[in-house]
Amino acid sequence: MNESSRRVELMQKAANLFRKKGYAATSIRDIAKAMEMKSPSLYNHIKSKEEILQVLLLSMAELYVKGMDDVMQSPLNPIKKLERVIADHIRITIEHTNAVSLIPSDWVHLDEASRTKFLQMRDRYDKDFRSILQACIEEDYIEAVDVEIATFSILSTLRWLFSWYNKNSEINPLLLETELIRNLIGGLRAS
Amino acid sequence: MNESSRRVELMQKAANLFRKKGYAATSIRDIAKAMEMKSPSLYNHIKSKEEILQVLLLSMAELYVKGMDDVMQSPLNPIKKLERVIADHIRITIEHTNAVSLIPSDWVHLDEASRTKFLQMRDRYDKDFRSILQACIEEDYIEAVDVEIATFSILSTLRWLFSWYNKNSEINPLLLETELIRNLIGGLRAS
DNA sequence: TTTACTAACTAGCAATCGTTAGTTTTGTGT
DNA sequence: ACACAAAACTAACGATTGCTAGTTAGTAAA
Repeated sequence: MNESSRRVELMQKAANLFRKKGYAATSIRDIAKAMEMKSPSLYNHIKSKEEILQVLLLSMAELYVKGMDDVMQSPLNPIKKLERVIADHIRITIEHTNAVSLIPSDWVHLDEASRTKFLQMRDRYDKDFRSILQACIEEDYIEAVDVEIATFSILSTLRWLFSWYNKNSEINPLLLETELIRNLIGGLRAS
Repeated sequence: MNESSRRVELMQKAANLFRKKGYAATSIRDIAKAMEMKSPSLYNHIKSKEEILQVLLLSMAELYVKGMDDVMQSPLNPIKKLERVIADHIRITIEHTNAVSLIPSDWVHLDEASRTKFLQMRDRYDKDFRSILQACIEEDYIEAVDVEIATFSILSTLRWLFSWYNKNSEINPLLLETELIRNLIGGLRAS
């Protein structure tokens, strides 16, 4: 795999621009300007504009799936698994905010093959998440809620995190983690 | 305000395309094809491509803010206000799924003036939401959580709803509402 | 019947798009 | 000092972009 430092820099700069303007509205010339070079020079490092998006989105998807695999294979009880998945999500978002921000919308711009690959990983992640939640219910850790709706609800919060993180980036990641786990699992209502 | 039926149809068709491909990647010619006309004819109904996005986004923002204003002026206790805001959010998402789906990402393509207007309404909505949550805490309806994080958490779920709704559109909106209110406010953990 | 208006059309422009071809510069190991 | 490869450059192509100009058919009021 070609991962020269200049190429990595290009990917990061592109991710930053894609985040601010969207993939389609960001031109090759915009990226070149950020790299302080002329646009044709980019093609010494990449093979197409879409390849940038592929690398960014698929590497993030692999990161999530990899983390989920580790959790699934661990001997933790389901509620601990849930907490670890949430913690992983927060960590990845903080470490790769720009690339993560592309996940919700810009996968539509992938070509057929990459889009399929991406969506398969996403589906697999969702499926694993539901199964953890299901196990939590069966072992009486949480109430017998609708698993579909609860999964959607939690994953929405986690997937939206990027949009909120930079505005409040002075926040302590650990506080964010404990507070989110409490809200998402424990709820808000006073007991 | 010019709201001829053909113009309304154009707005709906455009919203549908913007949702599927994103605003920047949808061309005027794409919209014309969906309307079964040639692209210059569109300009008998609109003044620019961006005007379409303005109308879609600002009308949605006004809908949300209007609903929030009604709730804020009502004599309900804060927990009931919270429930009504959630219910309103779900209803608007179901009734205007395509336009709502543009809110998270495509506001960046508005020009300076519209973007400011849009973001002001969004900020105002968020501020009202936080104040309701704050009142819930002060009147001991919910635990003393971090209001910022809890607001973000709930609004994320509500704002992501559109992406999930069409996949599961056979679901009973009322079930969705009660289940979401329970998850978001009450939490999942068994008591 | 004339007049005015709406909403469609054809033709095409200037700008920008992603990308390629061919060339020169730069840096590195011998 | 020299050879070679990596990485930059200039020039430009064909396609597509949002949009304008000018025209025409249909409709309704005067």
